[in-house]
Amino acid sequence: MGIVERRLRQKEEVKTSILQAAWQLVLDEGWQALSIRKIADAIEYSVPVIYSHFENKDAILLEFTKDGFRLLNDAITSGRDSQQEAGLQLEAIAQAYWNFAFNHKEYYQLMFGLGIPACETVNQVAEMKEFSDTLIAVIQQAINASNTPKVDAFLKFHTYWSILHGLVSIQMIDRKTSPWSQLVLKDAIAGFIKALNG
Amino acid sequence: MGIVERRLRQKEEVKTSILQAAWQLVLDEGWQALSIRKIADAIEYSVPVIYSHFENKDAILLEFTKDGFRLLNDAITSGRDSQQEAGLQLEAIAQAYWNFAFNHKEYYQLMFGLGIPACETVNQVAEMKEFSDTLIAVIQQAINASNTPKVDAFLKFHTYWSILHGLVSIQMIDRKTSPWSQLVLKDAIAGFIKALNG
DNA sequence: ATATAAATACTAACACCGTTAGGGTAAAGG
DNA sequence: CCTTTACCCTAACGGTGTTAGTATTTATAT
Repeated sequence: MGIVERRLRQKEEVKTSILQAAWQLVLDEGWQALSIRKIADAIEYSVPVIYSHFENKDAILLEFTKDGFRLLNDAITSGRDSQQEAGLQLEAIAQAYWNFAFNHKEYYQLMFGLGIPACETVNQVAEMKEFSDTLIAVIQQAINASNTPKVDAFLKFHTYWSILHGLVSIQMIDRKTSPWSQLVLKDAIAGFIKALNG
Repeated sequence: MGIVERRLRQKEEVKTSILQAAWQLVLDEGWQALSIRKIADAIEYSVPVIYSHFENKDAILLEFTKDGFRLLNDAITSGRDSQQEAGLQLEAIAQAYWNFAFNHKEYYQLMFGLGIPACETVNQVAEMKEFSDTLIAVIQQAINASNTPKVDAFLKFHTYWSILHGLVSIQMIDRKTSPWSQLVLKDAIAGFIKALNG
């Protein structure tokens, strides 16, 4: 009897419909305007149904945060694979990171807004760890390729990521994507690579 | 007759008591937990009184944002004046910026959180413009002192600030101030100055 | 001194929000 | 056919920002 299977399947359908409706609302009105009641309205169920699929609102946002990291991870690995030399890879990744942030502002703001909901530290999100691991590996290669005193890849990762995140978030605060942005990006990354090569 | 003067003075007293009570609440419970009703409770007035002094809640937060920029401006000018050479000034300013961010987290999060409330762009806040002007001037000096092809100070300001802001905000997302922070700060600023000097 | 005008502060409401307790209904199992 | 279980809904609690309308106090003018 596939009754319980059907029920599980239907339950799963409702869960994905919650996520779909919620994300549509985020796209339409921004994630600050997302509310449980609006989601319930959209899926034509009552409010408590949502709480039988997610512990609370933060749990829903956490799903989107993970989705965001998966997209970002895809973007930076694509950027990496578009180049052979480690230095060029770092440039391509920087560009991919920047493009992701501005093509998916909602994701980026959720991921790096005011701390990830329901998590003590960002590193508790597996998708986040994958992100840093990927970058550290590329930076390690770049360090190995350089003929300078070896430095710590983790330190340099933090520097690299800080530059990228700073650029993006300041640009987002300003609300307008000025023509400066691209220049600043290239300038900052060039400086980083120059420092990496001694 | 000093009656209207007394009234104006009393009105001003209420206004400052609103701001004081609000800021105490921010310090105690974080600025996300700030509410008009709590302020009204603290100053022992009814809710609508607050709306006769501020157009809305965002207007109150905007006051704190300005206060924050004033403090930050003081901090970085102090940092600048503690050194003679422009490169050393940039290092001191970076340290001052970092100290400000972590000694006044509430201010920093308000200033650079999710965009300044009730403002189209940050640059509309005069205190913010003073901040960038100060930094641009120091960077211009550093460029003039260097014996390399001249670059645009505004571009370099954005790079410098992005690095600082990225460092600080990633560290804040992580919630824990790791021992890495100081190293990353010094590393990133050293890289910036190196790039500035060619 | 008293009536009028104005400034002030209040209560109460509106329209939301996240979250949950409790009851009714429909579906499954015996 | 009845019982039990799983599901879902209504309604509420306690909170939010904001405002309309009213009462009260204060100052002015008669």
